[in-house]
Amino acid sequence: MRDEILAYKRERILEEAVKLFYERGFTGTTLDDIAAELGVTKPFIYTHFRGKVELLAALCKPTIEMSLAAVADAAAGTGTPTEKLRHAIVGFTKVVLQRQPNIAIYFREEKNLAPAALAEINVLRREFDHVLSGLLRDGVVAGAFEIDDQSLAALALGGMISWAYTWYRPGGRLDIDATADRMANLALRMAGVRIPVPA
Amino acid sequence: MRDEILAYKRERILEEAVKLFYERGFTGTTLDDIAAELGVTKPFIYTHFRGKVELLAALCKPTIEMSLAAVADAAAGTGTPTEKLRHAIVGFTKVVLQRQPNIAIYFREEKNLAPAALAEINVLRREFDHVLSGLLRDGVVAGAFEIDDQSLAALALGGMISWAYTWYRPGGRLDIDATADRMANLALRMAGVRIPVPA
DNA sequence: CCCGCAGGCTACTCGCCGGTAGACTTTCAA
DNA sequence: TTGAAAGTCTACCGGCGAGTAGCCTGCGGG
Repeated sequence: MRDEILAYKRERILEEAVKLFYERGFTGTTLDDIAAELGVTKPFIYTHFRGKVELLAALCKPTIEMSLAAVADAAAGTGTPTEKLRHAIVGFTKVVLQRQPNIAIYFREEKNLAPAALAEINVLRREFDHVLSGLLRDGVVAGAFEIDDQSLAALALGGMISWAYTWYRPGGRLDIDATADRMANLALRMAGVRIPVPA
Repeated sequence: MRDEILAYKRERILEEAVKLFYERGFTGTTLDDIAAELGVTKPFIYTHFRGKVELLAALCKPTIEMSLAAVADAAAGTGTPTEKLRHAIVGFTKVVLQRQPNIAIYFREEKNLAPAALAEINVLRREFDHVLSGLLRDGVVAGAFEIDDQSLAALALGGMISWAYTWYRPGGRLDIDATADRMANLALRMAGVRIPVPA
């Protein structure tokens, strides 16, 4: 009970911080702004976080972990390389779109992270690229894909999806599931798998 | 002569600003830092730029203009849709890689631009997406491409290339021309054009 | 009923940095 | 040789915002 309330307060702070950092940028947002939005005052935030940069790290890291988990789960699962790649892209796209503000903040404000936090996240990102290009390589070896440079293709795929943080808006033309599905089609085609255009 | 020297000084300020903004971020860089790097003092910068945000706009806008020009030139040129798309992607990729720090700064520091400058750049970006998806649509109409959602494909292509600002490093495995060429192959494949894998 | 304490607030400090006023120096023209 | 103007520097201001010290209040236990 005690802990749940504590966790809830923490969550609320993070929520509001995400909203404001996303809209105004990290340096464009003051702790007083966040506190005001919550109806409290600045020292309240300090009872839950060491400071502004820790807040930033707490917003970014779990989201990057979710991105890695999405592709790692797909790669570790069963199925043909084509199925695995589709799962990986669909899962990753969903993370990006569901946590779009967090992703946007991370890419924009990376430079403001504490060196230690940045290093931890960089490990996750390298692992992400590694898993994704490994997945492509397996598909090539199995004869399912046709890619001459799997590393570059992994970066291209990662970029094509990550980029969605710049243009996706909830309530837009396509919802999250539809976007993820179409992104997966584009990805499979880029990997050299023939996908018939839906009638 | 007078003007050339003036333009040169301006250029040098911009050069150093790009370097520092890229490494430390916009708010993480002071005008004193830039001046020190140039071996001058802060007021010197004010004889060439109105202030820090104008410096930022001067770094970003021409680069976005170059990106638009690359795809617009390709679209306006002659050739089959496939050739046009290849030219567009090769040209755009080269701009991104040659002006990588500027692109990185723009995407990271967009929020720090003056509203007027941001609006001008947004016009260019909309035009960019419009030209690119038009190019894809023409290819579909001509039967050269096979894409069911040209708008989404244009965003995916734009992202896949733009993203290179996050991973490209001069002197890495692939040089600019090689990267641009391979990106174009991936793009054409995504557009549904069959490209044989080089032997 | 009173005590103690936890959780939050009021009210500060302090360093940083964008921007500026005005002095100084160098150059060139008359 | 001198006057003026262009170009740059020294020295400052003022605001802003992260972080903190210490007070206040309401609630649960004795």
